[in-house]
Amino acid sequence: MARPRKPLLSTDRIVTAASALVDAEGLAAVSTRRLAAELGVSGPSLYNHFRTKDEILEAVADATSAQVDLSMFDPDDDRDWRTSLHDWALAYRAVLTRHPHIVPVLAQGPGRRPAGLRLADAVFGAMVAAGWPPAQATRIGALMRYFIMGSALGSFARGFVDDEAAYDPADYPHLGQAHLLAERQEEIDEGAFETGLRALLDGLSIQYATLGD
Amino acid sequence: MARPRKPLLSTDRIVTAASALVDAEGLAAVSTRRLAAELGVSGPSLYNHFRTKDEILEAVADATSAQVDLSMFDPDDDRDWRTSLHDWALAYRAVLTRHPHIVPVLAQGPGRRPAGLRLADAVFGAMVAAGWPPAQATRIGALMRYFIMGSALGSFARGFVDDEAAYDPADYPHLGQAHLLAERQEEIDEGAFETGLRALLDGLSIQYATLGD
DNA sequence: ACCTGAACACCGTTCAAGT
DNA sequence: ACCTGAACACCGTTCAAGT
Repeated sequence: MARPRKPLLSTDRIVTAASALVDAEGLAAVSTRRLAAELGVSGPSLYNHFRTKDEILEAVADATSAQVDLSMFDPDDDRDWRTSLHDWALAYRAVLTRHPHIVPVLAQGPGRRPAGLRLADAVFGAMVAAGWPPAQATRIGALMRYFIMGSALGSFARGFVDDEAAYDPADYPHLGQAHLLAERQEEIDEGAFETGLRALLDGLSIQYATLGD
Repeated sequence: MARPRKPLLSTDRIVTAASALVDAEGLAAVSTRRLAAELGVSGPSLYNHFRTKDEILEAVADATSAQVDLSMFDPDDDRDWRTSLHDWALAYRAVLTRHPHIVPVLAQGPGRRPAGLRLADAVFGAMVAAGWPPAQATRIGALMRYFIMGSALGSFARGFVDDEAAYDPADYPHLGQAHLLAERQEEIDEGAFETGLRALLDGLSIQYATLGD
C-alpha cells in the first residue's frame, strides 16, 4: 500500500479511537498494535502522528479535561466562590466517572496539556478574584484536586470484595457488612463524595471568614 | 543448578526486593526478569512463590499498608474521633510519601489484603464507637481515602512544568507564577494537605454536632 | 509525507527437564 | 519442592523501502 493519496490517519482519529479503547477496556488494552488494528493500519503508522504511545495517552487525558465545564468561574457569572467550587467539583467528578481508566494519567497534573492548564487557571483565578490570597488559592486548587482525583481513581465501595468469607470477624470485627458495599457502589461513592465536598467547603468557609483578621 | 538444597527464594525476600525496586525506579521498572535478576535467579523462578506478577505487587502494597500506625484508634486510646482521624491521616500520608510509586495499587482499595482490611476495620470501628451512625462512618472512611490517596498519587506542585515559557499569559492569565511551584513542591503539597485536612475535619465536626437532631 | 514489513530488545507466563 | 532454559504470544520503537 505505502502512502495513500489521502492520509488514513489524523491525530484526531487516533485520539478518538484511543479514548474509546481506554473507556471500553482500560489502559492495559491500549497497545500500539491493537490501537492501530482498530484504525485499520499497522502499528508503526502511529509514529507518523505521535512521537510515543505516552503522547497519545496524554492527548486522551487532555481531551477528557476539555469536557469539564468551567463556566462557573467566568468573571460575569454571579456564583460565589463556594458555589463555583461546588458546581465545578460535581462537573469534574461526573466527567471522570464516565472515563475512570484515564484518571491515573490525569492525576499526574496538567503538565503541558492545554485543557489541564485552562482548568487550573480558571480555579486559581476565580479564588483570587473572590479574595483568597494567592498562596491560599494555590492550596485550594491542590486540595480540591486531591479529593476529586482520589474519588475517581478507584471506587471506595468496589475496593472491598463481594465475598462474605473474606471478612473473618476474628480479624476484622467491624467489617461484617463490608461484603455488601460493592452492590451499593454508586450510592456509597456518591454519598461519600457529597459528604466530603460539603465538609471541605464548610471548612474552607470558616477559614475564609477569618481572612481579614 | 536446578533445585538447591536450601531454597534461594522466599515470599519475603521477593517482596523486599520488589519494594526496593518499586521505590527506587517505579512500577514500570518491575519486570519479572529484572526482579529475578536482582535476586540472583531466573525469571520463571518467581512463579514457584507467587501465581502472577500482580500478586507480587499486591504483597508490596500490603507491606506498605502495614507500616501505617493505627494505635490512635485503639479503644483505650483517649483521643477523640477528630484527633484520631487527624493523626492517622498524617501517619498514612507520611508512609505514602515515602513509597509514592505503589500508591496506584493501594488506591484500588483493600481487596483481600490483610493490612488494608485491618486499616479499614480500625477507622470504621473507631468512628462507630465515637457515635457516628454506620452509614456516616462508611462515608468518612471513603472520603478520607479519597483525600489521602489523591494527595499521594501525584504531587500537585510537580504537576506543573518548571518552564516559564509553558504558561503563555494570553492563554493562562493567572498562571504567571506556576513555573515556581515545582521548586517549592514539598512546602506546597504539605500545606495543601494540612489545609484540606483541617477543612475536612472542621466540616465533619459541624455534621457531628447536628447528629442528635 | 505517510504508510509498510522486518527487526530489535524487551515483556508475562507455561512447561518439560533437572535434582 | 524449587530451580533452569526454551518457548509462546505478546510489547514499544526504529528504520529502510515504497509511493
